Amino acid sequence: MSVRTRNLTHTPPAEVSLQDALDALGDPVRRTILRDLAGSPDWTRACGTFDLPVTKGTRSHHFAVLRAAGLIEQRDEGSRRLNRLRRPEFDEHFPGLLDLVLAEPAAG
Amino acid sequence: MSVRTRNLTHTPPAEVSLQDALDALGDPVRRTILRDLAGSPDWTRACGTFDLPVTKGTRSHHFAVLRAAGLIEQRDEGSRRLNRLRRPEFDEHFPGLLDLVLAEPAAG
DNA sequence: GTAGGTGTTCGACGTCAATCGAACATTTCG
DNA sequence: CGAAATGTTCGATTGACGTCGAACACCTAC
Repeated sequence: MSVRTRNLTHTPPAEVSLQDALDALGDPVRRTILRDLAGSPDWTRACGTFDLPVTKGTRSHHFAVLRAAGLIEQRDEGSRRLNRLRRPEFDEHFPGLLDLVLAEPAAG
Repeated sequence: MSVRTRNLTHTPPAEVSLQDALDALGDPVRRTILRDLAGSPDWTRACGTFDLPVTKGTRSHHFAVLRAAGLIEQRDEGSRRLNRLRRPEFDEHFPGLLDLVLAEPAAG
């Protein structure tokens, strides 16, 4: 039974360490996803709609890391997987951290 | 002429990217140094006075990374090299980030 | 049913950073 | 002077992570 079938995708992590958060935010591709996501309404962006310099497989990996760090939430809609930035939830655990990422100039 | 002789150690970096900051804070040994340093008055802690699970060479490397990220400043005092946490300077560039690290439970 | 679009998983590869140990430089102290 | 203490630097090793490509699963059309 696949992860997708079991629908585990939707379960947010119970606890996220600062180490996990910093690791997740340490990759520029992942920060690009977060900034892009912050500029769109919730549940309007599928994984494939992000302009990223990596292939499908790598892209999927990055979304998994963001999920595990509690930074995003995903929901299946037909054949696509829609995303939502878990901003208030993450801010509660690590106030100010996500703000720094979102304030970072794109492509930088 | 060695770096030490030229005294380049004291020069803080001109500009630090978020990438550099996250990289520097991404290592648990370096966060231990920062927390320990925050608990001591400025210029009272030599590099060797920190309880770290690494050898001399690695320790020196970590201090160099923290220096390059603008997180600490160093000054020679005899044969020892004293440290100071550049808290206000770093907070100005990345407000809230260092606070999260210093609030992190030790050894975690 | 067949085809196309979307996303995941897996193995393999390359690269980068942390680590160690040894050699070296500098200062201090006997 | 010689010896100990403090840090740095360098080469080599190792492990982790980002990446790709192919295979697979699922949904939605036609």
